[in-house]
Amino acid sequence: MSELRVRFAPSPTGYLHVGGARTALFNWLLAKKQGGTFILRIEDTDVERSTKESVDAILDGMKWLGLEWNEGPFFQSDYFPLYKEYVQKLLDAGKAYKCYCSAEVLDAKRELAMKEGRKPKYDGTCRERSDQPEGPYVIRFKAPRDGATSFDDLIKGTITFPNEELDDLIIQRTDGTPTYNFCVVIDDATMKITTVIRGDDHVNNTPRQVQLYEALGFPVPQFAHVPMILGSDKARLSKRHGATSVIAYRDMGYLPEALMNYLVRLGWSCGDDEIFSRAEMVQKFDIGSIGRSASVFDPDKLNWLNAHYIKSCDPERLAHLLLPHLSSREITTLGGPDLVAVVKTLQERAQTLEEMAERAVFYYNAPTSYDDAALAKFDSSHLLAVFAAVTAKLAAVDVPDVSPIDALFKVVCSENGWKMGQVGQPVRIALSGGTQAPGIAEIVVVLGGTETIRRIEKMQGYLSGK
RNA sequence: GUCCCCUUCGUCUAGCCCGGCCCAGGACACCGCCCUUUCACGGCGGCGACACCGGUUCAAAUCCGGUAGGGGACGCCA
Repeated sequence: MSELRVRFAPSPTGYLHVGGARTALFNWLLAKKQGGTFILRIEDTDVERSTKESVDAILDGMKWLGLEWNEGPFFQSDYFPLYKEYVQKLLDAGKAYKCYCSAEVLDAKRELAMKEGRKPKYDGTCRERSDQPEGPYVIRFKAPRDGATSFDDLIKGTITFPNEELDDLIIQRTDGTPTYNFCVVIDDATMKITTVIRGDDHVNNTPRQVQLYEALGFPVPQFAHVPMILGSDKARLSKRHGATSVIAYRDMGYLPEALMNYLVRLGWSCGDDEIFSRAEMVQKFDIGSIGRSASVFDPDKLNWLNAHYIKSCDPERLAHLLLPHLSSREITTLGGPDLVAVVKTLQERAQTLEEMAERAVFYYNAPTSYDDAALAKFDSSHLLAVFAAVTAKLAAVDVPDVSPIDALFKVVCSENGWKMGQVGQPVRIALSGGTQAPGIAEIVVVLGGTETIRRIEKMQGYLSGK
């Protein structure tokens, strides 16, 4: 184990979204690569908005992706006494003070500042006051007013903020609970986090946190701020761009390794490589190769990766993963063709498990209607002749394998002077109802001789009834 | 508005630190051709970008300055 300690610290106010998942992934990758420790911490200091459901949803998402953590989950709500202790330390050291300004007054001042084009920040009304009036108060950190605070970001380089831009932030609310910026510092310090990898939207918080580390006498960790993920319109990714929840991608039929691969390549690269197994991404990951700019989430590329992983997936596992997508269509595989065999015929032609399930339906439910437009390309005497010839041949053989069936169709063609298209397509429609399906011999083998003949006969009946 | 960050094909990106190998490479998407009993897969090819303006230099995507555009933050949310 190396000294490296990283953490993923989501707030449980919703599910695990792709942005969070990518941040978690980068943390996990670095820990794995360096043999460090990956800690999961739930930031639930906002008791109002935090829910148990969200905690579970986040944990589910991480488990599905295989982002296993070494320590935690820790809940900030369990550490309120600890935070209090440090607030008191700051108070005792004269590095924090009580502020009696009401939220209303503060809001009004903020609004006014905005309107006048000034940066809205606390004006320091209570900073030097010595009286101790009755009434509610918050506790503010007494931030340095001159100079500048800077840090070396592993991704963005040195970032410097003039201290006059930073105001005295509230570290404890009126109700006595600590605030986020304070808790993170205490937690990251006490958990001995060495590298903080988090979203870009936190860079503005970082200088305040650095000041807090220094005031508390803690070593300042390294920071790495990863750029945001945007929607196709370049606005921050949100629900209106489509699914953002990791679990939603599972439900839409994406493989976890596909999402992982997509996410790792979003904002990070290793030469021209596109496909990364877990082991490869761990081995090749390098925090310095994370790009500095935001990236747009591209569902098309995710689809491509998913198709790739479906193609190379073990059919047994795929069949297992496909089950829920089948049952949501009220399809039972009992008494029908072997699902693994079905999956093998569909692997090359599906981008998601949902799509695969849709394409698998006909194997279990014989078509109840046919693609008449496709049928209309042949006249019915031809169709009837084809079906008669095919069933005659089929009835006489076993259907053990694809190649004899292919041969059988070739014989039917040559004996009657037909082209493959004139035979295959009608049979395909009879068996699947439509024109988009696996190879005809594959279908016949999976369905079996008896069922194949039954379906062709059904089609013959349909034709003569017209 | 103020501060911080960012800017290579439609998208993800390589190259940038250590200028010439880059009239910029790969991938997704798109288009075409081939394969083919359908749909796909696959193969081959095409389209397509250094935000802009100045400067430094024999030479700039790469260095410097400015401009524009985009994003983020500005909460007793995290």
